[in-house]
Amino acid sequence: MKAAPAKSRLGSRGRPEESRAAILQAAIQEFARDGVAGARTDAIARAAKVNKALLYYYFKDKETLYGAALDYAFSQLKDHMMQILDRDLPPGEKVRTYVATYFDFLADHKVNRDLVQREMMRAGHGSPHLQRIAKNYFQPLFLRLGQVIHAGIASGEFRSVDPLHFVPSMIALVVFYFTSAPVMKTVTGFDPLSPERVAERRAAVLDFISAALFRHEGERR
Amino acid sequence: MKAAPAKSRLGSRGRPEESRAAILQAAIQEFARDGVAGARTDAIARAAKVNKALLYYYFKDKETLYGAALDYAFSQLKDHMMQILDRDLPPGEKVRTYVATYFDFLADHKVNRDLVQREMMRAGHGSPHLQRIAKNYFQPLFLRLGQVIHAGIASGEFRSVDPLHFVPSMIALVVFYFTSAPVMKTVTGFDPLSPERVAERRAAVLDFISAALFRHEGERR
DNA sequence: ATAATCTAACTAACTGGTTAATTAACGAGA
DNA sequence: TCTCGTTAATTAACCAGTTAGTTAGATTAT
Repeated sequence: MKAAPAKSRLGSRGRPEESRAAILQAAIQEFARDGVAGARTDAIARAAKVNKALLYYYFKDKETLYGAALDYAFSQLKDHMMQILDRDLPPGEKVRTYVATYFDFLADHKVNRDLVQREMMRAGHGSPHLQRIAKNYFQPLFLRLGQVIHAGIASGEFRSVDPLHFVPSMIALVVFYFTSAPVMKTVTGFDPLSPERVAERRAAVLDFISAALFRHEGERR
Repeated sequence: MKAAPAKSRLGSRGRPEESRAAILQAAIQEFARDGVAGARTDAIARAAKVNKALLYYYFKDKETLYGAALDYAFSQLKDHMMQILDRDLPPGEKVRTYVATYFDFLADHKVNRDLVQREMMRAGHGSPHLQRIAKNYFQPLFLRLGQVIHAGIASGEFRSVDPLHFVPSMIALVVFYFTSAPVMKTVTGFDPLSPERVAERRAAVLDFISAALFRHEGERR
């Protein structure tokens, strides 16, 4: 049953899984806050309450640790969203549920969204993780979403939008609100991240997307 | 008449304005590519073909130089967009022109959009430039855009959207496409930044926004 | 005893920033 | 117009603090 030896990870073999996990979580936090270039390995070690050399015991180098942080964040996001896509729902409901769920996920996972956003920026200037991330996490979601939209168009429920543009547009509406929140707070004086504003935004996004996606009465094609 | 002494900035007083400008432009490039944390002052000096000490002659420190880079990029953007807002156009045309112009500007100014995006991320974790940037550049644009939208609603041309959400949504649709381009290229296999795709996206964004903004026949309110 | 886990102390390279000296444009006086 | 001191512009060399990564040894479960 391997009873947990209380606390004190001191000494050795005091639960390696836990040490590795602590490092990974600390890394996620630091990388999300400061980026790969800005994050400090010393700070990660300190936050994980572990000697810095242990980072290099579990991970080859900073870049590899960053890659592991990305995998954690992206697979968490993918798993969460795939659940929605697996549901048996009509296209319109599925898209709306997807957007709502994605919105809620980002609202609740600041670290995740920061990390993802940071990596998207880095991808533009050559990230060694781009290929892996895109293929493993984004592509599956993107393909499935594309199918849903095509189904909606075929059934006449949707306008004949191009998924290649519509999908990024949906994501943009959700993601960008959080990205721009600090600036918007200064500009407007209101806190865009307060529960009320977030709820409002959720509704606005769904409204915006619905207006752009669903066919209106008397519309051609 | 001060005839330009050909080249050779060597020696001294070989046109200070030019040195300063060279440093600033180099800084903009480097900061856009690598962020504040990732950019190297040595690299900036090298790119500007200037001794590193000269950076500190014209700018207090790295952070100040970064601030100057931000001011350059943001004011360039603001000036460009204000021209549109100053035109005498009906609300619908003005919004569409604004979005199209913004889109074209970002398509043509990769460095600018990278710098802006990076600063938005940084704002979330306390940037010393946030206040200034928000007040000087974003707020004026935001207020003017809000007025245009209110006018469109009042005239019955627009649905009664909330500018506080609609404006960020518009910006999101334009900005995010470029942010996600590298990832989308890997996911889809197509290059989202090819002239044809960019033109397509421009049309898609205008379509998306129009569909969400303009009132449709037989709509309540 | 052995091998996995973990740490204190160290290092080599890098990085932002400084210093002291050098160069040349400018202007005042001879 | 020539000369020379003053001052802005510019640089080579340097420095102290930081940073990713290493090493050699300690700890402990089995």
